[in-house]
Amino acid sequence: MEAVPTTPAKIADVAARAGVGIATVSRVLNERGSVAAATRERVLEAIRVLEYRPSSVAQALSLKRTLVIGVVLPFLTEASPIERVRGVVTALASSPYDIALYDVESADRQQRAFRLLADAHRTDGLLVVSLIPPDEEVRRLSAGSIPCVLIDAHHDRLPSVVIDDIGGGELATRYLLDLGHRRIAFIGDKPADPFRRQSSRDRTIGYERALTAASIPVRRDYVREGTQSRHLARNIAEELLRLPEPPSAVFAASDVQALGVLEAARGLGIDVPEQLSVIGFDDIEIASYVGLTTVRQPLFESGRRGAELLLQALLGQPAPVHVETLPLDLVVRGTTRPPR
Amino acid sequence: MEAVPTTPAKIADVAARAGVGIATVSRVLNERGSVAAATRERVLEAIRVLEYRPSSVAQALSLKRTLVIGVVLPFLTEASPIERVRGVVTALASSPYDIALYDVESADRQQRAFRLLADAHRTDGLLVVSLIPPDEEVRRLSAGSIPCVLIDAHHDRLPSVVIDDIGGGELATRYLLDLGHRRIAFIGDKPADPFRRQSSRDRTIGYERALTAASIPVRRDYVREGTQSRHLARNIAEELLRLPEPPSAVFAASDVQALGVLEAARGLGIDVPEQLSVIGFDDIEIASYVGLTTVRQPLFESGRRGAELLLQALLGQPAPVHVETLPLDLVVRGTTRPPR
DNA sequence: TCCTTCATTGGAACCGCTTCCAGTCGACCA
DNA sequence: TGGTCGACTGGAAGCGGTTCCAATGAAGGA
Repeated sequence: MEAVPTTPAKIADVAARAGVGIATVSRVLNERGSVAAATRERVLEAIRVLEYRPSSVAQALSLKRTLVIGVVLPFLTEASPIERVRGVVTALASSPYDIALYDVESADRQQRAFRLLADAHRTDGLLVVSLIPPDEEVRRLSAGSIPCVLIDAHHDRLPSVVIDDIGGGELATRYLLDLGHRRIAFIGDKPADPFRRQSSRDRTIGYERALTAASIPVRRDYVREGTQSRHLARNIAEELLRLPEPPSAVFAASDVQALGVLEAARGLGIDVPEQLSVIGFDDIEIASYVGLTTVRQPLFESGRRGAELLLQALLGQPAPVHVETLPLDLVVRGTTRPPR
Repeated sequence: MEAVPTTPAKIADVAARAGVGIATVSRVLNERGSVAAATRERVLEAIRVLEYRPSSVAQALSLKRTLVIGVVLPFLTEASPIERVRGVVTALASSPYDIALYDVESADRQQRAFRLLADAHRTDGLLVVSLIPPDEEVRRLSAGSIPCVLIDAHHDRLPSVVIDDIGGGELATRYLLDLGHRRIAFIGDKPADPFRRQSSRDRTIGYERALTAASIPVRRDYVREGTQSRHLARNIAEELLRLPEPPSAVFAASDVQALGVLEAARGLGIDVPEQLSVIGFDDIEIASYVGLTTVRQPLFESGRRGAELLLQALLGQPAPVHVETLPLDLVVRGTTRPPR
């Protein structure tokens, strides 16, 4: 029985105990260079006895890499970023990299986060979710040569994994059109900080495009970009449904908002899908539970794929600065049907 | 215009440019010791020009602290751990600490995670969520004197933030009893790895206690500990509802399982709450949407509180090794009522 | 048998920052 | 006016690893 060491063993302790130099211990540790079998054994024994583990901080300083990947994302609150993080976690699970999480709720904190990450060499690579890093920070990143992949965002000089939000907006709207709807309203996010990716905005564009393609004029009073919350979406939906000429279908830029629409309809005694069709976007878990028709985007997959690209870059095969677009699926459930 | 430096500035570069010693730069940086105003200005100017940021890795090595807090948790998949992490993130947002995330899906990976954290000095402190660290790892942690707080778990030698699961089980069951129900079934998790906290098990105990206190025998066929998933819960609920003498109420150990019960009832044409009362546990977001009666536990708060305790310990006021029990609330919504 | 080659090995420099320990020097006190 | 004090300042020693480079010695080739 060895006495419990009061302080954790360092490499010099191991070297001393094994009667070798520290360089040799390091060689054994990293399986680099050649070490005589007998020597190796003695070193391993010393390591075991002393319960030695190399300090990752010291390694990081010496090797100039931290084995940490930073994940910057807004609003851990919401369901979709979480799902993306899950993908990231999964992809990184079998890699040697740890994950450092940076939740930013404001442009201000985003600045701080990027500054931290690009400058302080805390991380070897960066995954940025649904955020558009300022040019200045992109410059810093590439100056520090720390690779960065965007997920659900786009920048000229960075590889990214995205979906086609415009196409998705068209997909949803066209589906409603194909069902025969002509009075189709849209509920989306209100324009947020400029640093946040505006997927909702693009979906609006897709919506308008589909209508235009079908020669249906876009009605101002049918397009409501005012909220992200279910609660507010509900209020907005109520307004829409009380219009002299209410829509027969609503396309919500997110499932969360679509849930608000469903609540509004329920509250007003309007039957879905009999009197009103509702389609969402994202396909979060709740959607399948309530039977919401929606456009499914591969959230988990986006995180996984982004992490993969980053790992590649870290391995020295820098991902080309290109945009990888993930496919969307129309998931038809019970909240849509042809108008009466 | 300065030429863009090919390599990030280090403290020596700043010192050289300002014409001072590195010690002085460090003093300015950390506002420690005394530096003449004029000197300080020159240093700050050099820092600005060179866009210098101290390397946190080097600082960590020198100071023996990393400013990183590790969060170990199982199954990022589930809603409740996420909500807890949100609380942690919030509490740590205004602190200088970063968050490193360790998702463990198996006892094996848990071992690895703890080993990593306790030995490699990657983190200054640890938050463990819904996991029971093995004694061996607890020993390592205290040997390395890195503070650790458990959230939703318990260990003799570590401070922790928990809820009273037994009490919660009683609360839910007693509520159903008070409504007049006598045939009350229970659906819970199947026993998992020993390293995972078994909150479901305790809720079962509470359930049994409440029944016993009301002099109602616990029926074997009414207690089903078999799943965590909604899907399986649905199957189990269907079996229950098809019994010759079906329960008039079901207490599910989690909201997710309660949703499965609701689906089962819907599928069998059994009206909730008219013919069947259902109560869940947790109060996840979806619960309010579907109007599920449930026992609310402060998930977000648990994370926040755990992080606070850890910060205190990090500040040198080690939290006493005690258990902090957070309050539970009965949230009555639309899925419960007296039996016919 | 002498020289070259190569497997092994240890020493020391370096990664970038903090801080102890002296050393300088002008100001103030007796 | 000499001495003491204290504000400033710089050098150098770590922190705990990795790795270049030189040294050692035995084996293989001529």
